[in-house]
Amino acid sequence: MTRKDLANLMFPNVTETIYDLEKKYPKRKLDDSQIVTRYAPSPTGFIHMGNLLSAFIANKVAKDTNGIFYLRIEDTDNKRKVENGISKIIDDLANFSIVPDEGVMSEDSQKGEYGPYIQSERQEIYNVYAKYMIENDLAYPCFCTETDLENIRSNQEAKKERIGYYSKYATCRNMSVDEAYRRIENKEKYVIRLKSVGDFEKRVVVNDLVRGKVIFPENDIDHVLVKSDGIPVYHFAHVIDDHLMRTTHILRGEEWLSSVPLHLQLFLMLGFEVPKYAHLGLVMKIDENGVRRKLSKRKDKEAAISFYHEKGVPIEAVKLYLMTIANSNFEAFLDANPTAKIEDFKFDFKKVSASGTLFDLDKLINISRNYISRLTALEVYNYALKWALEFDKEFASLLEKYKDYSISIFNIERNQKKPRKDYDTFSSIKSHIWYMYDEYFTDLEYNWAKINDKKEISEILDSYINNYYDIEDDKDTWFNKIKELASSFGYCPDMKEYKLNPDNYKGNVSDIATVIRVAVTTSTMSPDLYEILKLLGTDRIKNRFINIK
RNA sequence: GGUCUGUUGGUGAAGCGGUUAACACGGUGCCCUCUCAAGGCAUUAUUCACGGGUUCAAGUCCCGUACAGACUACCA
Repeated sequence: MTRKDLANLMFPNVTETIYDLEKKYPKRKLDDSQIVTRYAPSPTGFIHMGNLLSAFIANKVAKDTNGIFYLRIEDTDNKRKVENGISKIIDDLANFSIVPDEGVMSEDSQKGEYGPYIQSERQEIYNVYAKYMIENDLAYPCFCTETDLENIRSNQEAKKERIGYYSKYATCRNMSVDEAYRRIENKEKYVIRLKSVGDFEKRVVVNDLVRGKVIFPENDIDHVLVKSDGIPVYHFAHVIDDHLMRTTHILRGEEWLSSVPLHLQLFLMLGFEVPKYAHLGLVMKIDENGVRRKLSKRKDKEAAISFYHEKGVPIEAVKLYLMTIANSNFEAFLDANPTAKIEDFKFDFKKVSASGTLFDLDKLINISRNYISRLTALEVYNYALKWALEFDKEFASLLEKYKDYSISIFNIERNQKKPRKDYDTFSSIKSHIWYMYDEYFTDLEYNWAKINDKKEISEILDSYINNYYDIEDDKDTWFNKIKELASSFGYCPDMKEYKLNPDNYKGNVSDIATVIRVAVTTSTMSPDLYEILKLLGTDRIKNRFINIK
């Protein structure tokens, strides 16, 4: 029996060779500066912040260099599969305007010459390499059972030796071809393991784009390459896929860093060119106990991107935030070029933080607030309506019913060099402007301030609406009238004068203005009163005044 | 246990052998002001996890320690 016989027994249907595959998936006709990279999630149907960040960066890098960004689905583990998982991922990405150039485009369509891009459809390809490795003594079948493996492990623990299936502990490594052949013929279960050529005493250097040189012992573990069900493990699939898809840069989470020595060995054994690696820091958070840990999609609501959707954080703001955590110099760039877009900024691997980023919701919200403040009133209206249609139907119907009026509300103090920044998210808008709609102006609780005597309030309001208020007044006239009103009730019309001689007056203009403000909004805080009154109109003002008696 | 990685303020961070240790968010105070928001002005790390060493000079280089994280699966 030869290795070739063994290989044929294991893979009777494989007729292609690795050389055929090389020809079938030729090197891409791109120059060295063009980056080919990918996002390769499992179809769990759920993208969380950390994943989104790496997809975002990968896409950015490809776009920056006029390269290719593709989507590959890694479904070699059935436990991770979820109904419609693929479309959910694609939709989420599309929401952030990340559309792959190539790869999986929808639940049942793929695009590109380097596919298939779903691992479960690449079984024949993996078989070709597995067969090649068996034939060339680069891998071997291993018949160890779970208990065999446990024994090895406990044995190693007892002797305080390194854990793993390697050298003298790799019991199937030196099994004769004849025995292996016989046992496979006997239908014994087996996995295929790498016949590692590494030496733990020797070092390999990994050149990581974000961390620089990282030195590891060589890998000497005979890792499982193909599971007993014939499906490859991640490591094997990664090397084959990324080579055949001619990926130039592998961007992935830090959790993969320590398996690079294995991957390097695989690339070498298979005669593949080694791609460049960039291991991104994990997105972390401080939990309730003050412990810094990986942002978890199960425990942390802010990990789910749907959280931002529900909250009404503009997608553009999330992108800006992602860019600032991807490259910390992005903020400075934006400061220097206020009108610049993310597309104008060039991503730099060297500027990626190697330590895990602590996810900062406050900062994201702040970015969102600033972003919303820069929109036009119409844009705010459209976004707010879109959000409300999904999450607050009642509010949505008011927005639709009073479209122009609503836009005018959003316009208050917006067209000025430094626009008002009331709204941090679209979901927060209603709490700022509810009182502008009569439909909501019921069951009121007035928050009177300094002047809280019913009789005085009533007199002030009567006098104002009967003797002073005119909707046609310009702002100066309007305010002068408030001052006159204040004087007539013994309140100082001028703030400076009041501060000099507070004892000469019952109070000042602001106290009077506050009465009017509370009467129409119930609150002591509001945007520009002049604008509010003007938008409400005389009749509504009157009604609200009467309401108070 | 082993192998890696990381550690600069409340937070994100700049810094790459000589700087007053940037900048942004947040906090605090004051000013402006009809309120709020915004804005303006201040202020918020005598010190870069700790201990040694190299150097005329160290967050910055080296070594130890501590802490945190990742990996150590027939999961990715």
